[in-house]
Amino acid sequence: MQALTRSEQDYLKAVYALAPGGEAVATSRLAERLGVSPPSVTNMLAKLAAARLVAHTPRAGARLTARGRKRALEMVRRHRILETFLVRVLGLDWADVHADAEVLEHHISDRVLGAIDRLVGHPHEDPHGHPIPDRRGRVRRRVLLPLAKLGRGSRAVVRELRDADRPRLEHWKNAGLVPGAEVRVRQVRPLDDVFELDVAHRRLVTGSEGLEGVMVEVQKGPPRGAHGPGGRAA
Amino acid sequence: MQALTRSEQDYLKAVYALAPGGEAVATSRLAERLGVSPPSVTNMLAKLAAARLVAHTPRAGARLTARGRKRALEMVRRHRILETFLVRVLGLDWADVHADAEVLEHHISDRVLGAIDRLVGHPHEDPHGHPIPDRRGRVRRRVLLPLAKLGRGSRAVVRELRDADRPRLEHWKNAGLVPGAEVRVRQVRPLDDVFELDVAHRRLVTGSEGLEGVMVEVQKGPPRGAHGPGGRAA
DNA sequence: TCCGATAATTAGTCTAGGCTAATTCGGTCC
DNA sequence: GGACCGAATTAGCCTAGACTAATTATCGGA
Repeated sequence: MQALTRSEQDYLKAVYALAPGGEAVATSRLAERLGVSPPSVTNMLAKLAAARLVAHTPRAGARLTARGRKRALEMVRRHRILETFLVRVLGLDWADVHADAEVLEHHISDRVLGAIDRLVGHPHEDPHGHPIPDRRGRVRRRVLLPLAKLGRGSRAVVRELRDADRPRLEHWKNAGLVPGAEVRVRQVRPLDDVFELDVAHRRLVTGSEGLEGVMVEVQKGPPRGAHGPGGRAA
Repeated sequence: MQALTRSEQDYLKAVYALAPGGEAVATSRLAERLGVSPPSVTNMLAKLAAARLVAHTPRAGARLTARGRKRALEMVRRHRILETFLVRVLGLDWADVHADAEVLEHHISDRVLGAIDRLVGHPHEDPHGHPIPDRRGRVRRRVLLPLAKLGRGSRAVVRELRDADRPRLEHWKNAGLVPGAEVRVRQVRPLDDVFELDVAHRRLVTGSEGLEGVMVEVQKGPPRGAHGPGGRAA
């Protein structure tokens, strides 16, 4: 297991984040996500390809090899364990810990990571609801839908808040949209793009824009199908 | 407060470590301590001098400015708080945590450091007994002597184990030489370089070499003076 | 006073990982 | 089929912080 630089780790993580299923990712998308120029990406992809961590077909994008995927999942694991620790042990706000975890994930030794993992009880989910890969890189797969895709009458449980900026996470938290919260869709007005929800027994009215990134698990036996905007009848 | 790179922080720390009292430090000593070549040191000192963190008189060594000293003490504080955390919260072995703290001290945000400091109860000493500077950079000064300097009959309390390699710390720990332990000098045979000590009521026989770096606070009313190798009479 | 040993500095390279400017490729549209 | 457009790559540069080799300053002793 060859040591990777911080940049290399960041690139692998980015490829994984943009294509968790192993699809090819375009140079420009990586550049955008990492905040670097496209030539820098091409350059680093060449390096990672030489190390057999990605397969890079010029002008057709890059995809992770099995080894690259393993390393990427390792970083995801580190990140999520650290976030859990920062929230549960240090008492930091979960809307706030991303940046710290982002730095620390590259610099914590396996020994310290192991001790932290033990301390927080080997969690399977981080504070935003994201699953934590195990040491072998296996991720529990879940069937999640964007909350905005639910139809009227659906019941669901919030499972993940996909990384977003701090104010948005803060907003969701205030609205009660936290992992584990129960949600019921009261009304959907597609033309107005307005959703009326009950979140933990409180009424929330919002546009679909405000729900972007809230992923839910649909509860069995909703009155209507979970897909599509749904009709008007109860 | 201008951000410093990791290397800059390391150089400042090294200057402080080699001259806590503010004396000038030779290029070669810094090179040796940091494991870099002397030209690298000259180079970095020029940079730090430009930032007014050290005063560098060519061929006469470098000394910290007030600002440089403040930054150095900040790193010392970070390091020691982290070591305390790694031992007390994560349960790692105190002979073992130096390297981890050495890396993390550069990458932990003030927010996380503050939370860790709170969690461990704002300690004044790290696990090796070193005093932890407060936020304003003040260090509690103590009067410490090397254990090997004590005369026969002296009583003292172990206060610090100055950074050494892991096996040596491990050895001291096994011998009971830990911060807070009481020591009584039973016999000193300067010609043989042999010390016989009672450490926490257990007998320890060792050469002065094996005591290098063990710093103690002498207890009031020892039968003989604490300085010098001492005579042969009780 | 001058000489030599030793420490320090200067000069010039190297690597990682960025950047901009210029070029090339591949797909789309006429 | 050819021209064009945008994305990607190549070419060339920059900075931090290392390095080695060459040069210079300083200090102690004869």
